[in-house]
Amino acid sequence: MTAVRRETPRERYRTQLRAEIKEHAWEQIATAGAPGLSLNAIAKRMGMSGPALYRYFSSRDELITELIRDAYRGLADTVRAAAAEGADLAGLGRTLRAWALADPQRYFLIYGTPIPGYHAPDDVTQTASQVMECLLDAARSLGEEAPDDAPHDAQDDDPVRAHLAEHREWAADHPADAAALHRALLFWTRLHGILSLELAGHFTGMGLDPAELYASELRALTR
Amino acid sequence: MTAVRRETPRERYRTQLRAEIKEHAWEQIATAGAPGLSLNAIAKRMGMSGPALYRYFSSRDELITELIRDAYRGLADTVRAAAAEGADLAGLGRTLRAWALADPQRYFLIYGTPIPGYHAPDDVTQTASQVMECLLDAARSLGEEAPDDAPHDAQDDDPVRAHLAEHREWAADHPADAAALHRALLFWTRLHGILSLELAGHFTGMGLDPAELYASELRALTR
DNA sequence: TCGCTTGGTTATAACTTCTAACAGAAGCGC
DNA sequence: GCGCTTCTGTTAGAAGTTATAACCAAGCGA
Repeated sequence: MTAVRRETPRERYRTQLRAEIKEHAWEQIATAGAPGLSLNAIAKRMGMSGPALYRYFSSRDELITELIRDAYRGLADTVRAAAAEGADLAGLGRTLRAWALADPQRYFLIYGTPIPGYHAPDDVTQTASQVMECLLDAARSLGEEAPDDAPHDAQDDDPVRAHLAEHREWAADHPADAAALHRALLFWTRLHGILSLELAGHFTGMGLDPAELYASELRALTR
Repeated sequence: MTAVRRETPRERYRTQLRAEIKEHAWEQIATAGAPGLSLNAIAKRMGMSGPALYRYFSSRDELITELIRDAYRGLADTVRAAAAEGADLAGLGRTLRAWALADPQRYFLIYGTPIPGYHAPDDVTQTASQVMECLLDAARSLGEEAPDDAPHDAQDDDPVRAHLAEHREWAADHPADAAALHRALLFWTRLHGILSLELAGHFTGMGLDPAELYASELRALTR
């Protein structure tokens, strides 16, 4: 293996301060959203003057990109952890909701309004595909358990099944059949639909409990 | 009726210029998103100096609020127009998608990442409920046509039905049963799920066609 | 024609991101 | 231990932004 070069004090300090900056950034984002994030404000709160932060992040965009990266990684980690502890697709759904509710703006950093010019770096799309892999695993094992007698939510003869069978680049070489692909995809889009509307407050004032709707969709998806 | 006071030239000019400002604002939003909207830039493009715009919009927030209002109204108008021309729930789904694809940032102005502090004024929530009313109408007439022999996508015995039957404030006094309420709600959340992911570019690179998935969900919803 | 209202202007304050130039401290090689 | 280099912080400043204040001119009504 490569020599375990001891981390120099400077490197330690550097990574520690970067982490501290990100901590403050998350606070700001949680209270004012991503566009309200100000490097100057962070610097002042940390007791140092503006431009000092540029020693640690070359630009505001780089900081935000790093936060997006962390958000993706955090999501992938929690989903993977839940799967490792034996959670099935329903469990992953509950895990996802809990993660989203814990910090809505963090969720929106991933799935919210995109900045027209911005393109996510390769590694985050890679992390995103790791999440999808967990979903595919869960969807596949669910399909095996409930053979075929239970009435599926999505029709087996739906034309989209054929489309998915021929367009499965996103599933890489995952050994899931078209039905599992379909299920994982619907899991993603349907739950995101409810979650994003709930987190954006579109259910407030309607008088219904989004948790009920979410649980209902989850039941339909794991039937 | 109240006397039809002839619009003074000044008023004409004022409303015309407000409209022109909004035109430029929409252009900016389409290319740089809502946070990239700059009053100064608009003013310069219109050949006048910055603070002049403050005669027409008291703040940047007021301009954005007005744009949100217009977006809601536009959506409500197109949905209502489609319904008036006899579109069923499936037709409304296609109309919604076309409207969203025509200007993604306009869609996100309504359904995208919320600004933590911001609260929409009453009239826009009212406009939003008008859209929901169209959906409820369509869901209800669909439920009448296909009585009960067709297998519903969502189970009739789902606990959420009971919840909806008891929490129907959002449906006001609309004469739709719990099944129709459920259907309209799923229409909203499921289609929004696909749409927002598609508009944010989360399907790019996956190799599948979101239109296929959208159509499939729409079939399931109108079955 | 007089005068008020309205629409534009410039100047300015208080922010923002970000660069440049500089000062001091920390660490490394000798 | 000494000196050099690198790194980390500083202040100054450029170019933006929103927004207010003060002022001027033109339009419109009485």
